Amino acid sequence: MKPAARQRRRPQPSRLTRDDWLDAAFAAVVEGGFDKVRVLVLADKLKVTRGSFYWHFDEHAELVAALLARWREREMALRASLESASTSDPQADLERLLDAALAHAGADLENMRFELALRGLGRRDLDVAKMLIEVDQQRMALFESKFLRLTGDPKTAAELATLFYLAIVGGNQALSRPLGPPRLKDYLKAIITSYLVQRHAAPAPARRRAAVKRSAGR
Amino acid sequence: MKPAARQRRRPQPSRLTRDDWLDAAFAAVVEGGFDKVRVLVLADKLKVTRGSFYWHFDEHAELVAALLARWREREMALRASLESASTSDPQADLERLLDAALAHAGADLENMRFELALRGLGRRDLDVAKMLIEVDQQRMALFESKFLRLTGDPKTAAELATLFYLAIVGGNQALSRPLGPPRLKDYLKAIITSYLVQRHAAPAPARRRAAVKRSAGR
DNA sequence: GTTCTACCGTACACTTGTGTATTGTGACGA
DNA sequence: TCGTCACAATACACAAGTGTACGGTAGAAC
Repeated sequence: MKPAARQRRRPQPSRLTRDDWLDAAFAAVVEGGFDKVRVLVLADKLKVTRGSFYWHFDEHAELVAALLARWREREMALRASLESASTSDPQADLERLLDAALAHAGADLENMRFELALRGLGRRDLDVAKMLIEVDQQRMALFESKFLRLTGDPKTAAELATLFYLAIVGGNQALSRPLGPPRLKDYLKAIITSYLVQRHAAPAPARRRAAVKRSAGR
Repeated sequence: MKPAARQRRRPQPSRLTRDDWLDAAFAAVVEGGFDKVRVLVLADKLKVTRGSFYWHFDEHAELVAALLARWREREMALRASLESASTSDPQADLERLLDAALAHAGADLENMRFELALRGLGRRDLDVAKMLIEVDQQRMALFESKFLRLTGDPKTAAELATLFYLAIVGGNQALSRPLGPPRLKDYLKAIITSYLVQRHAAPAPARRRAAVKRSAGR
């Protein structure tokens, strides 16, 4: 019934792999949510019949589960790479994080839409909800650590991290274009500087901006 | 085919009205999103057959359209009531607005989940997207006006209004419970006060809190 | 007390979707 | 060249959903 661990003679063109189905499912989620992941429809787009699908997967649910697992792995890898990237300049670090979180074009847009669909699913599926809570907490912890280095005060750091992270989530959500990422990013940066300038007497190093390279992915 | 404007002999119990169907559809959206609004399922819950539905509505799409229209009207009414409620104390006004926006229990929770589902729909339906953009802009304008009275500076007001409104949207979204409304509200208030205290020398009136009555509805 | 009518039930035709069982088939290895 | 194996097509059974046409009924109105 299943491939079983055997010597893989790599799939030639026109033959599909498990990942091809996952990609198709991903695309379906991006444009219509998880309810639009239908085996029949995916098969049409892939120009095959459902016979192919039921070779690679036992059932529809397995496809969704695999899709979630793949997202989770990628998410953890991304987080690891963001965590390890830490320079001596706290504010530059934070801005890098914002840049990564507020990407809004290309493949990042797809990832964003996928995540939104995922949150939608999380409202009906307890396991998905748990996964999202975990991810949210990890991300916020990252923000919090950056803010802690900036402000020194744990309480303020927690407040700002929450505020900013949730604003980003909300910005993606309402990206319907009242104030999506482009302006939101400037707003956030402006608030950080003005907030911090006042809090510590330490004046912000006049307009650091050139050095911020758009870190890849998300 | 349609009721036609005639003398309405009000519906007796056990006979359904158009609004009953809308209520059922609303409930379905709340717990499963718009994709779960199925005539058959609603009929089951209402203990009638689909014959009833096709009396009150021409087709499935009309149900959804009517549901959207009803939400829009209620939303506009709510906004009007919030706009007219303006006291002499700007900070109290703002806190009232936050209270209203961050409600998180009872009927408000249903409204929140409905709105989230609506945003999901807005990603596939252009008309819905437009409606949401409009609503978001109106709400943010409200926030902006409050912040303007507080800070005096239009630029800062725009920044803060955006940040706070999006954080609220994000808070609803991620309410999966990392940091939902209860703590978020305190965070927002704390940030407002600390931010404003620094900006103007004007010290915040020591802990105003009792006077903030939980304004009804959302 | 009959009639009207607003509302509901019933039955049919059609579509889209899942899942299973079985049969093809083309590329590679022996 | 012949079989094997990985993958795909076909065909069937079933479920759930939409619309439509029409028949049934209880209560208000006359």
